[in-house]
Amino acid sequence: MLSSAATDKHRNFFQDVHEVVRLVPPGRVTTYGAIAHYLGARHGARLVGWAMMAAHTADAYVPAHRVINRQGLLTGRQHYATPTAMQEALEAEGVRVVDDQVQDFNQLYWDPSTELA
DNA sequence: CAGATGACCTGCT
DNA sequence: CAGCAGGCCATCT
Repeated sequence: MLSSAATDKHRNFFQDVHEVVRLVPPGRVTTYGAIAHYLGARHGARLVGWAMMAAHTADAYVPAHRVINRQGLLTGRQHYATPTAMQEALEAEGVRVVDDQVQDFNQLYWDPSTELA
């Protein structure tokens, strides 16, 4: 892993995504498209999703459980240690999740482009 | 060295 | 109103 340790030269897209996710306050949730839009890539939502998977390779901890899809569904729950780890992580922060669907998602939605601006 | 894979979203037909 | 295709980065084998 990290065969090419020369990644320290500049912040890559993945590292940038990880940083934004780390800025997400507890009890709040954001979406891939929101981060992608904040970074300036409209069609880069896919890159954000891949970045989240690569989050486990990041040196710092990345609360990927706060990042969900545009529908408010826990799309990445399947990649967690357990299929319910993501849901429990959100519930631990006070976020109600029913059938992988975040309740009041519209209210808990945290947009970096709007909050951080 | 090159090919393939991977947690998505938006716009057009 | 609904379905299809396009677009992008990094890491691993």
